[in-house]
Amino acid sequence: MPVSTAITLQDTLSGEIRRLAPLEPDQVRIYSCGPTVYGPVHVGNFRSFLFVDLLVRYLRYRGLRVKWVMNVTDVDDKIIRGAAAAGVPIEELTERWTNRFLEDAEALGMTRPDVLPRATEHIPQIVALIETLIERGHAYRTDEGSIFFRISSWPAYGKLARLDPANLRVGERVEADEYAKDDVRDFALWKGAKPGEPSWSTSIGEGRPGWHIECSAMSMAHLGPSFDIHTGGVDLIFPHHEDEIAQSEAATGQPFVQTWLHCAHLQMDGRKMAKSAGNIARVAELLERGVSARALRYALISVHYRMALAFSDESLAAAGSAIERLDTLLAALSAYRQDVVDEATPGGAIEAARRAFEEALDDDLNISAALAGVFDLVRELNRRIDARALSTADARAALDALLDLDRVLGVMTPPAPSEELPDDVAGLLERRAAARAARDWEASDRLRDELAKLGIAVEDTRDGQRWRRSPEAIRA
RNA sequence: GGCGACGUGGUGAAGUGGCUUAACACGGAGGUCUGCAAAACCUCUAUUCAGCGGUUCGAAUCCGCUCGUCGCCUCCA
Repeated sequence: MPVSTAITLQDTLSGEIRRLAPLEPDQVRIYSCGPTVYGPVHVGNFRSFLFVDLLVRYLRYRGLRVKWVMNVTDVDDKIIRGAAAAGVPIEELTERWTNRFLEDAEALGMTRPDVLPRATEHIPQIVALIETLIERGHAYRTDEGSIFFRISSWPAYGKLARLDPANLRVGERVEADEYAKDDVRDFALWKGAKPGEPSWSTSIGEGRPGWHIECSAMSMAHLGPSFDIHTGGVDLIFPHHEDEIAQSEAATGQPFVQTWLHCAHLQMDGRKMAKSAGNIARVAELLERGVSARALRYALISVHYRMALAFSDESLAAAGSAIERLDTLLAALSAYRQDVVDEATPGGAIEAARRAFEEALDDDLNISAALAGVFDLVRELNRRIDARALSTADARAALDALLDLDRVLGVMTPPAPSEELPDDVAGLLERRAAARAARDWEASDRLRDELAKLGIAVEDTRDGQRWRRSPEAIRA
């Protein structure tokens, strides 16, 4: 029997908000539609990946085991065109952009998925799935060797997207004569080989997989015919996920996915961020401009996943300031020394924050409310630091608690131990402390400027001088 | 044309029937502390939740209509 967790999520298919009850106890299986590696992934794409990252981190924080699979689409029309245009082999193009994707993901603190399957490495599974669909009468072959899924054979088609198949506005931009189909709404499972295109010689003929089939084949290969959560951007609801459900359930006769999670679009200048619209921002370019990766991450995760999120220079700057507030507190807690008896009260504040944080995230990943809980604690701790109403041990416990919550958020910077400082910085800090002891303000200020140039911000407090790495510039 | 989501302060945004004359963050104004600076803290910054009607003892929260914005129906995270 599935064991129900405290975590609730809204399923796109049913529209219901339900408790997560993993099919296998203590093992949540998640599949996410990942990038098509024909070019750089933009930050809108990353929003949909980071919302899953947040989910995965939270499930693990809650003690659940998670298997997270994210596909990499490495064969499709755009890749073929892109490679041809660049005059390079397809593998070279996809390798380059897969690596770039992984670098960007790492910079953003995205948890590495447990499996990153590639379509080209799953041709046998794709072929087997298509064979089953043909056997069961859900797919048919055309004269030029392509194979299509017959939508009329699947009555539930359209349920996820809440679309009536009869009302689909088909054919507007479909190259109707590219592949002959019985019904224009039928979608390709397998595309017959064409000159100049990559193809595989298989039992179902010479050709390459269609787009939707790879996700069915790879999710089932790595997670089984039924699994817990499938994610993507709202733009994938139709046709991609609709088609996945049809072909998967038609082939296995089993329910494909327990819970569908879809992330709303990132908006820039009031419209969906999309390459075709030309309003995109890329991770590497933002970082080159001096945007902090953590600020970018914060900006992308700090709004509920089902709400459209406005992305702008202002949102990045606000995110940067919020993160600086967190880092400043961590540094202050780390430097804090006060010889008083441990108080029970900070423990209460910490526990209250943790409760608020968990209750919020349990509620369909209400990240805004969870962050409010964190910042309530931040204010309380700052108050106590000002009032010297913490013991050294209390400060240590508060620091640990914040870093523990950050296992989910991934936006804080743990204060670096002094021994990790380069010698020149450590020397400057020592000289400045000495100058201050001697009340030599001129030397003290000069040393502060020098440290600033090395990226170290120094502040003077009752605990002596306190340093932290300078906040990365939000804009160059 | 069909389907859906959303509309809360200067900005982002939580709250979906009474605890809220509305959390939290960013920004702004004033103050405290400080050699200076920075940080932090304190006070202020929406009698109001797109508009209009209705239901209710009571609504930002439920219902209806209107207006507006965005998305999907086509490659797309």
